[in-house]
Amino acid sequence: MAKQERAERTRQAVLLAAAHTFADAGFEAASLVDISSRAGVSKGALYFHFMSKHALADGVRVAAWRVIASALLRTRRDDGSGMQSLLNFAHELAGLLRDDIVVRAGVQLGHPGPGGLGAPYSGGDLMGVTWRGWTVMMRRQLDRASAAGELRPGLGGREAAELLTTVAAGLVLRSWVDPTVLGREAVGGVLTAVLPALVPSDRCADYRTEGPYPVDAPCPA
Amino acid sequence: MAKQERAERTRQAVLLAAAHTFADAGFEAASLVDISSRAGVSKGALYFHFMSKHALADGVRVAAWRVIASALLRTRRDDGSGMQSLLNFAHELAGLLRDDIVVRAGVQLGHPGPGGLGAPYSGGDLMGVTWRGWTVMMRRQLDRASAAGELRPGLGGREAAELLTTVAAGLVLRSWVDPTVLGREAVGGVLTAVLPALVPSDRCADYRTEGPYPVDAPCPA
Amino acid sequence: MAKQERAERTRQAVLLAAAHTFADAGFEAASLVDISSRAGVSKGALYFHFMSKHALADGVRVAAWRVIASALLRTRRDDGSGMQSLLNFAHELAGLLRDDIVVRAGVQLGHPGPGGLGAPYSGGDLMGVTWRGWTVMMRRQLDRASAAGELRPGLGGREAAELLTTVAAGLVLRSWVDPTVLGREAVGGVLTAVLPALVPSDRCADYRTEGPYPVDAPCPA
Amino acid sequence: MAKQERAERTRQAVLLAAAHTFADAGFEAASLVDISSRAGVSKGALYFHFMSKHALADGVRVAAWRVIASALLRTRRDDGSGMQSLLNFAHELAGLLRDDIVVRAGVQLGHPGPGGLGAPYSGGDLMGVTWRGWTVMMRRQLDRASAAGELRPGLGGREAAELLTTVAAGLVLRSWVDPTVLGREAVGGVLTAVLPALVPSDRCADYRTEGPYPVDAPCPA
DNA sequence: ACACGCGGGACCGCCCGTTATT
DNA sequence: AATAACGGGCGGTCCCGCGTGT
Repeated sequence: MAKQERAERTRQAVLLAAAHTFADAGFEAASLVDISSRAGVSKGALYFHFMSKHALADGVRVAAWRVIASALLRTRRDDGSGMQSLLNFAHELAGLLRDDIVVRAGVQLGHPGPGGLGAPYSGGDLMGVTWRGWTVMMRRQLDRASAAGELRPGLGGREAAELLTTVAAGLVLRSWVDPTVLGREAVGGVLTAVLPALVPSDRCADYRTEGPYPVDAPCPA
Repeated sequence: MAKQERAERTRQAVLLAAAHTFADAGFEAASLVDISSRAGVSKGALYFHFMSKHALADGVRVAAWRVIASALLRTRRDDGSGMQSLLNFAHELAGLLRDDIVVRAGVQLGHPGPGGLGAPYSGGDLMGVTWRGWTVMMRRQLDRASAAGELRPGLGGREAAELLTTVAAGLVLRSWVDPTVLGREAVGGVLTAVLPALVPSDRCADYRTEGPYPVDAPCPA
Repeated sequence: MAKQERAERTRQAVLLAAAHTFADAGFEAASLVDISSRAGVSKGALYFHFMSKHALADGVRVAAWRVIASALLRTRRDDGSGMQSLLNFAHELAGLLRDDIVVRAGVQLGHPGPGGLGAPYSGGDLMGVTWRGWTVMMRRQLDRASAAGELRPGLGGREAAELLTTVAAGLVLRSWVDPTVLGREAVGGVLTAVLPALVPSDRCADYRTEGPYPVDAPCPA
Repeated sequence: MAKQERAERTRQAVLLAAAHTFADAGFEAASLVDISSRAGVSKGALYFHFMSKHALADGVRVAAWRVIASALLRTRRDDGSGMQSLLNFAHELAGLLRDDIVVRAGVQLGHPGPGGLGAPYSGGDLMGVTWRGWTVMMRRQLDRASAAGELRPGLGGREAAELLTTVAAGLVLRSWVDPTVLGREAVGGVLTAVLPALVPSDRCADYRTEGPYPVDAPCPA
């Protein structure tokens, strides 16, 4: 039992170190010796927990999705305005992407081409780290807002979800160059700017876009 | 002279092959033997034209920037509405990103972390392939629109430029997973959706967001 | 007691799995995880029974030798013609090499260079799995035949033993490429061909070279 | 040109070092750094000439076959007795296997299972380093001897070829443990012992089995 | 000037044989 | 006897540049 505790601790350390390295250097450029040395374990330990580099990246993605999903569940339990919940969720996501290295790395690994891997290595629900998954998540909230008549006339739930996903993806991509774009004020600014595209222009003042958190959430890792 | 012509042809072939490989595999995963064999030249020839892999990537970025800059100049010569010019330019950029492999690779290489390199290798004006550069480009047009009173009240040129840059970046990032988001209709849809955030709600109908081109520009490569 | 029974069963399973893997892949290429997984035990269990990979190979060799020795004893109890007993023993050995994976692996491991280890790991009587040992075994029978005047004039026991050992080794080596050379008919053919070199040419008909067994012995593994 | 000379020299050095290492340790246990360091070149040079360890082994096999084939051609030009040519060829082969490390390694690599690879990596005529190939080679000479009525009555060319191949294989396998069995006297002894199985017993004295070479051929490598 | 053959090192990911701890 | 962790070293191959033609 005590052994299994240690094993779990080692696994988490490896996952965290991998997230750091992947986020810094991308999947290809990251080396396993960097990860293992940063985690303070041997390469053999790494191989014990993750049989390959791809499996390790997948582990990071799964961990990221777990964090995102819990935030999503919290938002879903919110019984207020659908649109306001969405704005709050956006801030929460931004905070996660800013402060939680696992989430940042997981999202970065979630797409192919530049530094990511694309398909998950082992079958797992990784919806939360793909843009398609983000669209679905957004859509669910937007449909609630649409049913409540919150959406701007002429804007469907689908179009709104696409727009918000695009904005979110844009912030993520820009954050790789300039991390400040995920700051609370910057995110609030973008939300404020895009809000008139989502709700009727005379209702903009009803929503708070500057984020619900008086202070930034500390990094859990 | 004849020699120099051949050299230039070789250089272009290398550049094109490099763009293909970088776009497909990312900077790190791309190998010089892939590039040189795809270009039909030896590795020695490659090294003659570009002193290192980084210099080669930089060459791709410079070439991409040249293409983007020429499109930008064309837009600037447009003497109509600033906002409409911007919408047209957005479509033109999307077409380039969709069809011109050099532009696609250049943009992909333009940011660090996932598949890119970040800083340019040789000091060169690569503004066009950084998000900061995109913001500046957008800003210039938006200031003209703002002076003409086209912008939605309460929206400054800076905020609008940030929003549009974010949307553009979002489309780029999403296109790495799903290239169709850069299609003319998809881009038009996003522009239509975001337009009410940029101009007064009663003026939306004055602008054409579906793109000015009846046919897509052919890929020059 | 029950524990020791289980331990012995595990040991045998490991030995059998090791023989399979060594015979398939050779000593170097065989991996302990293959062996342990094929035996259905953990790597730790493997190290409980055998201190190292070499010790495991040695265990296979000892087991092989035990099987060969029992066949040899059976032959020695034979009170008929020494030469005929030798021919019968040859067939018995061929059957073992063909059907008993432990014997096959043990012989394969018994020489250095290609896939074997050479010297035994722990000092043990492994005579039966070295060619020198085979020569001694053959010699013992041949001396009996020589004393009975069975041998061809001009052929000493030593030369005959060398020749038979060489033929046996040749069959073993060829069997690694083509297992059919150890079939009963093939072995019989070789024995028939070589017999005139061993006994006077007018006595060849007195011996049976096609093997005494109407049916092949089943593989114990 | 000068460069290509150097390249060929490097290639030969690599091949020779590979033969040494493969012969000493077997294919699996041999490491590329051993080979490259023994050849006095870098791993990069090794990779330039042979793209993989298998290709390197194949190179050794091809080189070995070239040496064997030239010896075979020399034998074939011999217009004397077919059986005597065969005996001479046997001695020549033994000398090659004893003194030419490339031949020794090539034969060792020529069969699967213990230390070899089995199938050739690149398509090439490697007949000479497989037992099947040896049988064919023997057969050709034996048919000539058979046509001349040299063979013992009741012995077909096929059976004789099988027997000789088996004896040859046996000497090879035994030589991995005890190299002296390929010495001229030892080979002569075995040939003397097996000769009555090949030719009529009253003709044995017509053949010379002790080998045609007064002195051993020096190692060409 | 332009191009290439050839060779040099330096990793990397994988995985292996082995050992503590329980 | 099983889990967990350790280093080491494997084969692969990559990026780079010297020397040599053309």
